[in-house]
Amino acid sequence: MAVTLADVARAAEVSTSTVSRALTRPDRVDERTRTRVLDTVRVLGYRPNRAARSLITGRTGSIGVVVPDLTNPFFPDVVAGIQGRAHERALTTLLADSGEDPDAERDLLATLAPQVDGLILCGSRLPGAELAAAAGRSRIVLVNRAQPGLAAVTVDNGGGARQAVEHLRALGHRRIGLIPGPPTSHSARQRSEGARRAAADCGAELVELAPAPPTFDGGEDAADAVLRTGVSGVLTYNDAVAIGLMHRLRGYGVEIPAELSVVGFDDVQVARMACPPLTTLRFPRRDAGRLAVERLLHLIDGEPAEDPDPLPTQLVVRGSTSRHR
Amino acid sequence: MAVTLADVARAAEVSTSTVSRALTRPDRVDERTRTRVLDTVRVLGYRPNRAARSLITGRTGSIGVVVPDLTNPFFPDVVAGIQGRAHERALTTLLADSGEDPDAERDLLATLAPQVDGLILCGSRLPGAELAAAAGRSRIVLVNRAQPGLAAVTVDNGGGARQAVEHLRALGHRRIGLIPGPPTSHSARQRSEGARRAAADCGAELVELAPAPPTFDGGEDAADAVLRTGVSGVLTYNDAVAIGLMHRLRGYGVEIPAELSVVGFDDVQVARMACPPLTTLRFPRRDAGRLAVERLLHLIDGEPAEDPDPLPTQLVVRGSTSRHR
DNA sequence: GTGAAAGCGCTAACAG
DNA sequence: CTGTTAGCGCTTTCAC
Repeated sequence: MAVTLADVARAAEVSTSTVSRALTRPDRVDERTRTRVLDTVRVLGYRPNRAARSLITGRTGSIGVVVPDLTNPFFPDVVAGIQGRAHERALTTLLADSGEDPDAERDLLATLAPQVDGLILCGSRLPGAELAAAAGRSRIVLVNRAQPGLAAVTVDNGGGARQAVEHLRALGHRRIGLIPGPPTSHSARQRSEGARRAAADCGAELVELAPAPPTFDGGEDAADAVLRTGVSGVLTYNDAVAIGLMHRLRGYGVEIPAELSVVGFDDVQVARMACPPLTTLRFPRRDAGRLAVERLLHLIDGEPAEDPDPLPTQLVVRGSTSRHR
Repeated sequence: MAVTLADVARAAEVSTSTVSRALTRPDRVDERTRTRVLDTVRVLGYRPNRAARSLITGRTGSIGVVVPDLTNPFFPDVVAGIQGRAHERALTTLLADSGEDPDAERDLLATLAPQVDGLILCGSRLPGAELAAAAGRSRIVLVNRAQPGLAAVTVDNGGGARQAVEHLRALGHRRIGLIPGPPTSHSARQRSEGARRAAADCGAELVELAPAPPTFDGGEDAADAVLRTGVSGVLTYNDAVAIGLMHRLRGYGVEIPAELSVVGFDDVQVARMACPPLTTLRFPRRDAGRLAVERLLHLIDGEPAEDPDPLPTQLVVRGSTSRHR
């Protein structure tokens, strides 16, 4: 029923191979035949059958993307970057959500891998060894997660945490609380580590609290602990935690930033909608997505391509931080 | 390099057709040969080549999903529902974001359609005629958008708006403002219409403002207009608008809900994080997604399937509404 | 119940 | 520069 290559060939009075070439290797075809073929293609409304093409080339023309949680406003931006670039490169994206569950992620990886030319794994929760193994079977690019030997687009998490601590220190805060993220998260560990080093360097005392789930609820539940430590400034793993924390604290009647300064991480959309608007760290999420596609294309073409520098983070100062006292 | 059907056939000492049958029509194969084949499949780690299968069956085993804006926290939940159900049905999802741009949506539709067995269009911005035409070429299910003759999963938007108005009226508000959504949006029109009817029915005066972009910024920009009308309660097209509005108003020193009650729509995650927490309307977004997949599968199997009832909306009362005066 | 044979629509050598 | 010839890996008649 659909128009096939053979139909075009017949109509243009050439062989199927010529039509195929005119479409995939225009330079290998005489200009006059080429235009004739291309015209018939247009007239007949021919659309190549991707399955047939894949079958022979081994390429699918799509890439797979796995994110831990689409509901986390962090990821849609990365995805937007990925899809934008992929679209420009005439690639389709298969997007899947692992729900932050390593088992689900493994499963998705297995089902996606054979259907795509390569995979972009955002904030993967899989153990390094498993990632390395998977990378042997398919082309993989990591986002916001590093693994020796694997291609990755990373963020300067440590540097961001440093900026946060220095900012608080500059405002006069000496004792600074830290609500770390999930210990399984690579970026969480980097952020904590960066904060630790920065505190040591600038003469602040870092009070590390228990790790919290990286969510609004996680932040709410951490409020009591923060209060107990008596710190005057606190840095959280991400914005969701910061906002949950502020929310609960406001309920307690704690004035922010007068009594406590709060710094988030990621600058998700809601950061500026919070009350008070949240001081946080921003990095170019869309660019991260675009870059990841670029890296993946390199991998697919078998080019070497060294890992680029981590993407820079930038402090965005809003109303949730102020001078101590 | 990969294990093929022929490899399995050789190892199990049967023909390729038997292997194929054992996999796709287990009942048409003798039990003993079947287990033997299935065992070899497992041992060899055989995975059917989807391209080859598609080429012959005409099915791709995937469905396409188009949303207007992944960044809008409304959609990830719907998508989660879709992906969950699709996964259970062994379908892969191709997810794309149209950026609320009808041209982009048209484009996506064209590229996605040939690669999938069917499409789920969430809150499509395309004109009805175009949708109808597209539905002629591919199987399509609409979500939160209705179009005569097309399969759809809808939400009781009108009923939701009615609940909002009645809630405000019950609290003593007589003059109620309405910030409508984009006129191109089907759900926006339904919500406005529902509010109008409810106001007429319960003796409230509905003051309709100019439509706002369905975003935080749109809400902020509508603040002046709301103030000018002097209404004591206001209903917005969605939560983002409500939160933007409250944000700006707080900046003006307006007390919410003491001076103005605000009701949103959708109950996105940030609704409860807003200050004050937002009274809003909730409906089962995940279920909407799951249902959409179900409907699509019916379509694909050529079953008739009548349209189900709109999904019910439910008022969630929080701190942004209170008694008038 | 099982196998042989014939393609699905396309690309990629290989000759000419 | 173009056509001929083989398949890619799988499903599906059609005989047996």
